[in-house]
Amino acid sequence: MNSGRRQDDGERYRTILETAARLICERGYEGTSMQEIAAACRMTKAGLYHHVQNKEQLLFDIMSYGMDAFEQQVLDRVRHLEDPVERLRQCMRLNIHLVTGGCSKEVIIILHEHATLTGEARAFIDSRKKNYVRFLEDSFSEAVRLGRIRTVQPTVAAFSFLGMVLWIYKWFQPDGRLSAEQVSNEMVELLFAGLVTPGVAAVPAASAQMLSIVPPAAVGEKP
Amino acid sequence: MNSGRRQDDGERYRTILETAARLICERGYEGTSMQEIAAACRMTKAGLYHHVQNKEQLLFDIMSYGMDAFEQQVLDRVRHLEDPVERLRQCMRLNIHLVTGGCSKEVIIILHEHATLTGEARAFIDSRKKNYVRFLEDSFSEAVRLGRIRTVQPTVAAFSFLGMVLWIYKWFQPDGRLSAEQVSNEMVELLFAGLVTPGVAAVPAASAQMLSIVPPAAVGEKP
DNA sequence: GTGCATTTACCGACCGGTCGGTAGGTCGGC
DNA sequence: GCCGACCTACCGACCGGTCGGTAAATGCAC
Repeated sequence: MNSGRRQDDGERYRTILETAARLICERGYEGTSMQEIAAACRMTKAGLYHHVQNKEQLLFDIMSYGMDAFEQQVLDRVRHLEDPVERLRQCMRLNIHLVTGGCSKEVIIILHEHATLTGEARAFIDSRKKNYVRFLEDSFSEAVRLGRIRTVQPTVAAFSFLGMVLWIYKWFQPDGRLSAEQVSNEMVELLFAGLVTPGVAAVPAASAQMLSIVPPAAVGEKP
Repeated sequence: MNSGRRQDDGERYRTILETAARLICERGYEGTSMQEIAAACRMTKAGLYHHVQNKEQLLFDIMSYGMDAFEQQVLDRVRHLEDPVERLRQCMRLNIHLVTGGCSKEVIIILHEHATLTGEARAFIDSRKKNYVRFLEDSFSEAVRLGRIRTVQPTVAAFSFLGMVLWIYKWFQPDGRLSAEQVSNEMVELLFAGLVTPGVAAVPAASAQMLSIVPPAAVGEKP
């Protein structure tokens, strides 16, 4: 077979990002040297610098890579859901899955090294994070407006959601007493079981078009 | 002039810990050099090493100092509360107050540098943390047993509690749109309003001793 | 209270080692 | 013969930590 390594281009770079992410996730950004990263890639430091501009750019690329993974594995899969509560529930489930499945060290680096980048790079990543926060806030607001949940302050609700979910990386052990599924189910219930208004039943999937009868403002014109 | 201070003993060391904590909180443990810490204490590095054994011991002492502050400002003030729900509510309130009030950088270092220490020092701090987790688990368990809240998995409940509260250091701004009070009130409601069993009223403060008379099962095996 | 040994709190200079980063060269595939 | 991938060799700066030394404060015998 061809096995073509020739123009691996991005392919090679991606394995470097993943290798570096593994190390940085274990030892922290400042605690990991370019020497060590190079060695883990079975290269010398100078060899690594052929692919990488500098250390900070490497961190930025790791975070961007993690952000891509997050958006495609979580955000993009729940954005379309009509019912805001179901949207939030699914979102929590997927986000917990992302954080507990060990395959995404890049995401954990985004969470832990939240103040390591500076300048434009920091601002760029922060704006992508902010985008997620706004998505959650809007979903909570919409759920309140539709009477699906009782009144809550959307910002606090969003950050509570995030705290529960993103703190997991600090304590969860994949081979521990609790499975990821258990955590996921319990946590979703914990936040939403006491939040949903008993009077209004969950909107079945089929009733999506019913929502379009409600005045447009309620559906959610997002800026 | 005398310029006082002679035998401050522990006093001097404590100001060093606080100064070091401020810097490490801003730049991270690995990102802060002993040189910088010494300069912030208006000393040379050699002078600093007269007070400090080594860098890791310094971090350990900062964390221990933070743990003392936490236990005395949070744990010790709620341990005695009879009603487990009121205990958890108060605990959340005090813990949020500790994390939002900027006076305790040491606590934030404990949160952020959760994997920096190694060996015995790491194990020692971890056991003090674990103690808090167990306290929360036990309180949730007791609340369920008494029928004060609906059934939840105590470990997940405890870590959700912690996630909500401890994630705050990543996003809260003291001079931002939301006040610490608002966050506190909203967050307590968010977790407990949907958790408490409507059938069983909150135990008034005076009836604490009543609980020890009534057989546990009778207080609240919910319908 | 004075004289003196000791202790405390710090300093300048320096240690071996590692940091992020680079200049220039080698080598194999097209 | 050229280009990309990777190397050896090296840079100045800085790392955590230690050395011998010292000025001032303290404890104590008299």
